[in-house]
Amino acid sequence: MSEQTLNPAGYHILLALADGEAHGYALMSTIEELSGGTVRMGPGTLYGTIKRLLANGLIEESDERPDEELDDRRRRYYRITAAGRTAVSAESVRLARLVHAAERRGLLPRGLRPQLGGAS
Amino acid sequence: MSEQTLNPAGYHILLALADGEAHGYALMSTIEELSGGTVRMGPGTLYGTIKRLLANGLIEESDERPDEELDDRRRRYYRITAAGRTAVSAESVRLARLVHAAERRGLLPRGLRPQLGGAS
DNA sequence: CTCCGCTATATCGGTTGTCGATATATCACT
DNA sequence: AGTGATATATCGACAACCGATATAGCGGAG
Repeated sequence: MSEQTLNPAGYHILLALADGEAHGYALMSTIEELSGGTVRMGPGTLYGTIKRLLANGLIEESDERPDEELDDRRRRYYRITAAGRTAVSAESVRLARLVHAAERRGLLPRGLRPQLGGAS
Repeated sequence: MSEQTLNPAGYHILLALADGEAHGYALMSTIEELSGGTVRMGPGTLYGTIKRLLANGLIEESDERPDEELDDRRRRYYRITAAGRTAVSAESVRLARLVHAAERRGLLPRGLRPQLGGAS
């Protein structure tokens, strides 16, 4: 809806990558945890969105490998770019505005301001 | 991405209707204000989504008319249902979780907790 | 009282996004 | 050597979104 390059799927991926590098498959479970289990992203959405994010310069592939022996050469690691950080930040502000509007309308349960649920 | 019946467009509409009844055309500008001007929903998305929300029982058409003389008979007024309130509440919680995750990652500017911008 | 622009609802194709299924390797373990 | 989980990738089907367009009622200007 008049968003340029950041879809819901892309937002989840960037949010997960803002923590640090990760490979694609790991993002699926990370995103599921991020959302408390309510959001599940299948491989079709995942890899298609990764391709788009790469093309738009919001993420980039990383050459660094975790360790010689713990490595899995199938994996492809990705890191968020400066442009990606800008985009996910702007989208976060937009969502925060919506959540605030929801709060004003009494749509959020009480115990949601101090901590969000997950014992992070 | 594993959401059942609430798309971004539907969420915006339900959020706007949580305040009270409104007719379709008014929702376009309300949503634009809600988002600080960043989100613009065209008529195609608006009326298509309204139809879907009606079919899913998340909103319903209202018979009440604002006033005999201030009326515009073209308008169709809608109100949120109990099911709609449940749905928009659940989606708000999900978004709040994401925003919280973004906040922890330092993706939100500082002045975002006290007030959000709109002089409501 | 007629014309005109704005409001208001609605539908139509085209484009994009999302999904599950499937394919193909590689890995760890036995 | 075999098996199941991990990991990446692509495909076609389907849903969502969008701008353009159509139609009609509205209020004010001339």
